[in-house]
Amino acid sequence: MNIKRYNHKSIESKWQNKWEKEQLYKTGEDKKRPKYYILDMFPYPSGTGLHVGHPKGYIATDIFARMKMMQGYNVLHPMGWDAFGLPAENFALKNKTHPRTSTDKNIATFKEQLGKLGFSHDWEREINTTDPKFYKWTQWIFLQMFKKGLAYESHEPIIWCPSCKTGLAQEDLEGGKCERCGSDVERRPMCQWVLRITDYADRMLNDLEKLPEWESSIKEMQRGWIGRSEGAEVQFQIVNKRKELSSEVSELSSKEDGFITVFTTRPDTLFGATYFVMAPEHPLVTKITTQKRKAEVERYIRFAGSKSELERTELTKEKTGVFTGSYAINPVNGEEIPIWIADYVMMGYGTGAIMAVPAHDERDFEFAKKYNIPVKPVVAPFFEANGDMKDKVREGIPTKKRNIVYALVKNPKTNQFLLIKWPEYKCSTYVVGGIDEGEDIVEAGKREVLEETGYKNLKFIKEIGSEVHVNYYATHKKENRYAIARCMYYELENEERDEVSEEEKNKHEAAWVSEKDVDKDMIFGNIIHFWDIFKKEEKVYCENGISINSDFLNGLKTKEAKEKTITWLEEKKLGKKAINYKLKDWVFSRQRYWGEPIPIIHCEKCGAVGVPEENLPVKLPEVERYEPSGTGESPLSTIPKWVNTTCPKCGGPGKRETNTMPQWAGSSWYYLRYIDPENDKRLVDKKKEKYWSPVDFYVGGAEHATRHLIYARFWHKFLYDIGVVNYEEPFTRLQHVGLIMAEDGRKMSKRWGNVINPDDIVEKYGADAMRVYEMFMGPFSQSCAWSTNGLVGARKFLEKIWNIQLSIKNYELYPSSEYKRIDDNLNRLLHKTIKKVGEDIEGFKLNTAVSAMMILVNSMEKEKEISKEVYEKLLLVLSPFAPHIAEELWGELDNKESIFKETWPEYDQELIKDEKIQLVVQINGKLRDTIEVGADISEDDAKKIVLESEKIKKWVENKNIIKIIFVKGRLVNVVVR
RNA sequence: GCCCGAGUGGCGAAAUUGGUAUACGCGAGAGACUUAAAAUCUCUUGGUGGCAACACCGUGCCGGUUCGAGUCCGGCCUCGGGCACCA
Repeated sequence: MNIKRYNHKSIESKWQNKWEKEQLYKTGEDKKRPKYYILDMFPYPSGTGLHVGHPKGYIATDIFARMKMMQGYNVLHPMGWDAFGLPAENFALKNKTHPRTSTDKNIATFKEQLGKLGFSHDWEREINTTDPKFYKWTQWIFLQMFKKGLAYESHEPIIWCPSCKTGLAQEDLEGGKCERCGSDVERRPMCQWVLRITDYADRMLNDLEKLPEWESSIKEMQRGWIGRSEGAEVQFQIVNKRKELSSEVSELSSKEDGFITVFTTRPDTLFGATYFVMAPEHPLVTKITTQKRKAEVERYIRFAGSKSELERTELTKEKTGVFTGSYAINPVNGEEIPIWIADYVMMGYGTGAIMAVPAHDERDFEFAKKYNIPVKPVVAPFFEANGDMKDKVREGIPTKKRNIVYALVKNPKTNQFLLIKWPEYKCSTYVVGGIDEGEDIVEAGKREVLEETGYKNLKFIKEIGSEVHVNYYATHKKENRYAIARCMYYELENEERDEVSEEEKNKHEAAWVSEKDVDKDMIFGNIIHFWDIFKKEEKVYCENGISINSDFLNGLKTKEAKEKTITWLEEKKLGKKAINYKLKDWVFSRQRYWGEPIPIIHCEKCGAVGVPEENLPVKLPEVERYEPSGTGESPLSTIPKWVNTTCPKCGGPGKRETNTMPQWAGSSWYYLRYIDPENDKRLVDKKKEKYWSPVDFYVGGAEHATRHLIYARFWHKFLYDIGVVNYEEPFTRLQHVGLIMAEDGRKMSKRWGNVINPDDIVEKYGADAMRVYEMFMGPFSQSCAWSTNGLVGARKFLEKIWNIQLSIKNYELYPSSEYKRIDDNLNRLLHKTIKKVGEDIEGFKLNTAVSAMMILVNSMEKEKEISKEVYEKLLLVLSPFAPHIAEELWGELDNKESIFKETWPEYDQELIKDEKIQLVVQINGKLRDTIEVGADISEDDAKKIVLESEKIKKWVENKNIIKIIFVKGRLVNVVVR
């Protein structure tokens, strides 16, 4: 047979045209077939076009879609454009063209580039967020939210980017700067539309558990972003201690005004609050500041306000603050604690005011240290022996309470520490003993050191940490103990020493050890705890424990203490259980041109009125200048003809809302529109939605883990609530795509001049080679550097497949059963490959799918003759990866229909089993031999063969065989000694 | 600082989840064909020692569990990603 050379160019364009002409990818509802909706995150059509990294995800979904299609699924695999947003607008400003013009041009470029890669998208369902027929429904969703009170106008100061000249949402920041342009952002008081996403916070959080096919890292990010924390709100009454100044706080004399609420996740530490802090922006700051402190407080507020958002959150920065002159009454004990202003407290979280508990919060501790505010421990670390330890508390025995002292002694001359070694327990501790009734703890420590080790002259230095509670079983006394332990630190003045009693000597011995060995033999958590504090000089204990110094909470574990405090506060009406989120309501107004107009009319009489649905879409008008004014006015406000309208409610004069929606609006629901793209009566037909939804598989960049995917889930749940969609979650399975970096390891960017254009690759090596290579590079979700050398490998693989056409036997002369015999080995490998490729595509392990095909092809290449059957099945599994060459070769074998109308090959269960295996023989776990045996060899036979092997005899000789381990179909391990 | 993820040849990476470590590809070296080169094909390619059979070492580091650990446990180190004064 004479074959042509593999010419990718003619093949690829030929089949692309043919597939389009034959509408191979046209999708419709078909109740008879199971549906599969596979979706890519639609691209933003930028002016620079695609680089080779962009299509990686599309290639993968295309492979998946084609396989599903061949497996008999009705596959929806659409594509569209997320085309609103700042880049198009900035480009328009610079080049004096309408954003529409550049957007359309970019879309055309993208579409052409994607077309060359041979994707199976159904272009009849193409959508474009900037198309009025599309954004009509974006506006419609907004109106429904407005009707339900989920879209509201807010006058709270918002984040403002002075360079982009627009307000931003919290999510639009990256490291405290504008994520688009990197500018420092400001806070600006402005009226804007806000979406009440926090109403959905709990549902979004809880429903993450209903998404087992989402990557856990992305779910984790969403959890972090929602940032739910449970705690309490507590009311502190504001007073002024000094009577003579009381008139200054007279404004607060009425009961309601006299309280400030704080949020805390640790209500159990309320007794440890030693001061109170308010954010500089807190509205009550000016009211509670005394005349005397006024100047200083105002200076501080100006200082804090002048800092950028970034400077303020700089963690390394030292804490600053200023005393207001007023005091707050701690509701649990009536203590008056000073009120400070400090910018480490943020107005945006909780209530903008906190109770500060320096003993149990690192930030409060740092602040208290700087300003000499007392630190009062109210939680004792708690240790309980657990597991199989001997000293585990035993049930049915009374517990004795004891005060004990640990004495940590250092010899400053040698820098060694005095420890007690307990041979019976194989561990060491500090000197330890009980405190007698009424005895001074420092003296008790000295006494114990003398009794146990004989050292007489100690100088007390300081206490290490504070009290620690331990619950254990005292084996020598046969009783349970609850010990309240404190640790005293001494230094040896001299080495003068008394003789130690025989009794003490028998129990344990004293030893001096260097600092690095102190914790070597320590097994008790409480002892190690003190040592950690000693080493780090750390005094803040932020974990759970047992409440102390806390009146009615004393002795309770943190969890119970929290509950009891909340109950107490609720009874006294001084606080309540509360939940807080990091997630903020979504600031939804942008003062820019290229976005969906917000469909609201402002009327003096009726306020904000929604545009009647029949008047949608509110089309984006033509303007002279797209330039944002910078004053917070949108460019749309410069068109009186458009702005001035009538109020739909009262018919009086009305003004249109001139702000537009953020770029994320359209992408929050676009996937629904693919289902029913032409419908002008509804956003989506409910029956069609029921058929296609939810999206079975969604593939896209991890950078959208918290924004797009949170917004989309929020809108979807809202649409579910108002009955537009049938399912509560939009995306069943989610997979993120790893970036393709440039050959130099950096991101591909015009800036570095390292961009590789897919057009060039397609031209030179072909779309099929590029598709195969990008899948072969590495694990799909991992980022990986591009290598043109690697691409050549993929191309060679395709050439091999092309060339082995020559080895196909004249299939008309032989019955296919005959091949089965001849090609038995190949056939087995083929069936294994079919299995592996199918499973790997399903699991999105596309790199190993390619490698499995390579192994098969290498093996086929070695054969002089191969059967048509084997070759055809190879083409079938190859076809999703390299559709053009597979289709071409399929046609060469006289097939009249497209390979994609063929069904996905099944593998033969019998053929994937090995008849013979290489039995691994180990001696003591080390490989010593492999023996070829039948796959189903029995344990006894295997052992017999192994022990007869010459190689093994050598190892077993003169040794005792302890046991022989047999793993069926795998190995025999002989344990000898 | 906190929460994820990862560390395997010269490089991209495999490893049926505890059972032959380095499949597949790239690169490199040697050879064949050729006047020559490219292309193609064949062989070699973790390290050390040895003529060899073979032996020892080897999956970031230290320790543990196990007949057996890249895989599990404990403690570090390094690199990516996310969050970051969130009370």
